[in-house]
Amino acid sequence: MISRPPRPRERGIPEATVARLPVYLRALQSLQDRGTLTVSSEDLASAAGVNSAKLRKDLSHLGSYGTRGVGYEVQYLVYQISRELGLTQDWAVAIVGIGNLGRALANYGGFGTRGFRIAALLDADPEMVGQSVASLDVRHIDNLEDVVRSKGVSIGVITTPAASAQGVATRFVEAGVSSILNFAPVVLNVPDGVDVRKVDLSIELQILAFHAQRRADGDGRAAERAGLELT
Amino acid sequence: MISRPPRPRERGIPEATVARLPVYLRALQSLQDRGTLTVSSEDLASAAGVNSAKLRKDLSHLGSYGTRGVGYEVQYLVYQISRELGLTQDWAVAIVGIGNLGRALANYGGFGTRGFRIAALLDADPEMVGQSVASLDVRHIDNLEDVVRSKGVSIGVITTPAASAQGVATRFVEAGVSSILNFAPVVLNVPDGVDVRKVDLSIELQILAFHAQRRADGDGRAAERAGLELT
DNA sequence: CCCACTTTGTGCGTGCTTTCACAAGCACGT
DNA sequence: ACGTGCTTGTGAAAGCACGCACAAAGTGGG
Ligand SMILES: NC(=O)c1ccc[n+]([C@@H]2O[C@H](COP(=O)([O-])OP(=O)(O)OC[C@H]3O[C@@H](n4cnc5c(N)ncnc54)[C@H](O)[C@@H]3O)[C@@H](O)[C@H]2O)c1
Ligand SMILES: NC(=O)c1ccc[n+]([C@@H]2O[C@H](COP(=O)([O-])OP(=O)(O)OC[C@H]3O[C@@H](n4cnc5c(N)ncnc54)[C@H](O)[C@@H]3O)[C@@H](O)[C@H]2O)c1
Repeated sequence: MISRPPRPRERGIPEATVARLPVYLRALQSLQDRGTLTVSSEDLASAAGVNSAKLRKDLSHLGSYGTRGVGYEVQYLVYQISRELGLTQDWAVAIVGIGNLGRALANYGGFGTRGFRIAALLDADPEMVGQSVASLDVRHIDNLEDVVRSKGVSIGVITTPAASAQGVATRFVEAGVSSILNFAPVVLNVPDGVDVRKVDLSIELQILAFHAQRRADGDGRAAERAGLELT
Repeated sequence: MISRPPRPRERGIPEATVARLPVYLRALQSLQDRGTLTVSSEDLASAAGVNSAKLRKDLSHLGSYGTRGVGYEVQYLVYQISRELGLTQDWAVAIVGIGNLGRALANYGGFGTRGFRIAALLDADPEMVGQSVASLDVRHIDNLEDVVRSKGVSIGVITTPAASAQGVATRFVEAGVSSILNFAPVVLNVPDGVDVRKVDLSIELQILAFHAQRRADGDGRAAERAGLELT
């Protein structure tokens, strides 16, 4: 028995690569706006803030889209990355929790440009419901299932207080949404097959503080080396 | 020639560990609020959403703060992690670009709780300057150097449009700020020794879209295996 | 037609991360 | 005083990710 047909090309793009593709895409679109037709890995890498070998290896996972001696055709690469990321289709997004942050996201224009469309805003507060934010009516959270179905929502964004986030996530999942972006500072528990990403400003600040403290320590670390370590 | 002295024990906490410490800290504080006195690595790991061996190895980088057979004393661990992250001191934060997002951040109460204090708000728009947001006067960006000095700002947050972000970053650096949190969708260029972290919602959505598309593909992939691959 | 030059795609070594699995250590009951 | 049971801390192995360095492949000039 043949162990396996040579597996033409297992569709396995490393997670680290996936996370960088959007960065490349943005750099490429900026080049495109400036009318650039082709770009070398060196130049694109520099625009994206990464090592050029890394960039080439990343792109090689999508296929062999460069021309040796020349570089990459900007427009073609934009298309290939967009397709790989799924940006050639339209994604309907629902935001739950229309407070400070939810409103900022709703009013932000930068999403529509890349295949993401804010399709619904939901909140639990009766005061909030019915208000118009960014040309959308805020609906009551009880309509979540209806809204998801009728608008074809496939990505859910959670900007409620931490205490409500798990409940909202569960309702999203039950309604069939399996991609969630969470801004609330809690670990969400979801079934396998559901993809949760979190954005946590507080964590970012704490990481910055750690490094800042280390830099500061370094300056006066002579004392520590001299013997203060014997606590 | 010896390639390198054996490096006794550089105070090296792995970057991946540093990024998780804030998550552990939050889980611990939640336990503390509920009056829990000690916690096992298994339970804490589960609350933080990680593997318990990973959690133990992470904590072991800070020292040996657990008790075999019992677990970790919650309060003591909170203190140790806070100290390691530099949260026992007070960090003054300046936000530049008081638009949708900048305002949301300024109004957010969740920072003060962990040693971060929003010390100044800055904007370039004359309409904005002088307004009061979250009990702070918005100052003109031209005062950045003054404000950094007088308020002792050590962390800069950038929420301006992409086009202005690099300029603001450079001014931050020149004013002596070497920790920057950037929300604008651009790659910032800064000298060595300056720590930049970025938060990019658009990238997060694109990563979600990639995985969502892959899941959808999988469902109907039979066709692909059957021969559609011969592009 | 060939040569010099440029740039891609990738094999390979290195170091970081994760996970397993278990000896060592501590508390507590007897 | 000692054994039992639980949990930590950490070797060791496996898996990823990164970046160097170079052969392969294309361009363009003569
Ligand atoms: N504002 C920020 O800059 C910021 C920064 C970091 C993190 N966060 C996090 O983002 C989340 C939102 O922050 P915010 O400042 O916008 O808070 P907010 O209080 O201004 O808004 C929260 C909104 O969620 C609604 N809500 C509460 N429970 C709900 C439920 N069960 N279903 C639907 N809606 C519900 C509330 O009515 C309110 O409108 C919080 O978890 C916060 O910790 C915010
Ligand atoms: N709002 C969101 O939800 C969201 C989401 C993702 C990314 N972002 C990014 O965050 C940034 C801010 O978004 P926003 O929606 O708040 O934009 P905004 O236009 O509402 O606010 C930008 C503010 O920056 C000020 N500004 C412009 N140039 C400046 C300068 N040189 N110095 C100081 N201030 C200056 C403007 O006066 C304005 O008040 C943008 O880069 C955006 O791409 C925002």
